[in-house]
Amino acid sequence: MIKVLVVDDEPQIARALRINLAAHGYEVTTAADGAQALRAAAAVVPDLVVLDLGLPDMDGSEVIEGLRGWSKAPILVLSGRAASAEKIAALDAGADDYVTKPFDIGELLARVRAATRRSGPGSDSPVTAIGPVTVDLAAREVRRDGEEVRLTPTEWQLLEVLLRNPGKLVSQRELLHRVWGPNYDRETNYLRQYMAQLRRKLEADPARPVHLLTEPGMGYRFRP
Amino acid sequence: MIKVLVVDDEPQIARALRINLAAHGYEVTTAADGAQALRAAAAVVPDLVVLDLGLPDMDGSEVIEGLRGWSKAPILVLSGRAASAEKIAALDAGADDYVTKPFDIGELLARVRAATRRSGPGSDSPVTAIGPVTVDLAAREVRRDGEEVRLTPTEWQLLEVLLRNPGKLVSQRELLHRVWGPNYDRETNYLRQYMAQLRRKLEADPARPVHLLTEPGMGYRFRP
DNA sequence: TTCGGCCGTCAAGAACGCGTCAAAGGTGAT
DNA sequence: ATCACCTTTGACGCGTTCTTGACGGCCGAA
Repeated sequence: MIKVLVVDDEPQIARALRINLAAHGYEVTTAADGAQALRAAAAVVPDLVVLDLGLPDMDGSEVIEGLRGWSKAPILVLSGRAASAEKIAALDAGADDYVTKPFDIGELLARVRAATRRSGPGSDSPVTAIGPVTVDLAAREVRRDGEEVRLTPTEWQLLEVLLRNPGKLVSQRELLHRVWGPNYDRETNYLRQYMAQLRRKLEADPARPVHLLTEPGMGYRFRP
Repeated sequence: MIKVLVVDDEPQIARALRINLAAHGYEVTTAADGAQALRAAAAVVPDLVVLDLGLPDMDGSEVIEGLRGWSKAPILVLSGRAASAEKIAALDAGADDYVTKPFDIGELLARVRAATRRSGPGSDSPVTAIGPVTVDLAAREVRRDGEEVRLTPTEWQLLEVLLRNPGKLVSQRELLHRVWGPNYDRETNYLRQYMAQLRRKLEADPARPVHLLTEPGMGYRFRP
């Protein structure tokens, strides 16, 4: 979850920002003045800062410089002042964007998206472990004792449905629908065929599966 | 020297921007419409793009998406339209900043500084090694045993998408979308054609690729 | 015990996808 | 206008994958 620090001394604005950001999936922390802001930033290490200039205790540039001393998180400045000199000073102090009040909340969110997009995409892919086998769904990669294992497209789809419902029983009907399409209801022989292939490739002992289990008459289950 | 591409169909504005940017030490290229802009961008590989919306030949979002297909350079949008919807559309299409005309030249320069500041020092050596071949995505340069290898624009785009997802499988659909545009879904023959060309130019044994791999029925993968 | 349903396995032809070659459009440069 | 280069298309052989059918084993029900 992307963490945003909102710094504003006006409670209504801080509250409005918090609600809107939270509604769009951000984790929001708020601070009401510069000192709080710097302390909160050190504590939560935000991915982005929305900073209102005109705080009661510090000058805006001071806050920006305080943050920039150790953080590279984008800083989006809010301000009632529209004068170019103010904007230039804030941007050159280290801010990434400058929005004048009153502002459109949709535009602000778009600017937040633009700012997080740049620094956002860190490459970490979630891997699932199945005994001696690791499955990386994002990279579409399966390794068995370090060796690469190749799966066919149909095998991938079937495995993905099961892995996305860990521990849960998935009915044959649902598996058929999600892999072969809504017109396939009774072709359980397909499932038998491909489950056998998956077990051969993934299970230590394909005849005695430990993770890809059959629930007779119901469906299949992936046990982590 | 930081290279800036200025795209504007109004000669006065383009000229004013060129002069001001050049006076502050930037290397400036200009383009008067969308098609020229994309061609110029492919030729000079700018570090930043200043883009006027409302070009005569293309929609602004198209130009942004055309650039974003292969470039991560910051895009600073200029526009006469102050409506929030316009701003949101441009920012979500991939722009980094949005300034409404008339604008203060000092503020624009500050925003240019802010945009280049983050992408400047942060960009680590983007040289990728593929066996006997080195690829420099930023400089658009490929060397094979020291010899320079020429790639066509389409080959670059395709290679770049793959290299930016090292180890990850990229579906043929995504490749087609990012290289040819969202209307291309089923033209997998394009991929076959260009992957073959890339392998001829980059792989030691094009018939037995080691780094540019095919995942039958799914897509392609770059293995470092 | 016998029977029927369900599952795992095997084996085949059909269908599909990929690499490759060749050639026709397009576009900018000379 | 000609030329060179790049892109777009079409077609073919081949290997892999999918589909389909059949058989035997296991288990619960009659």
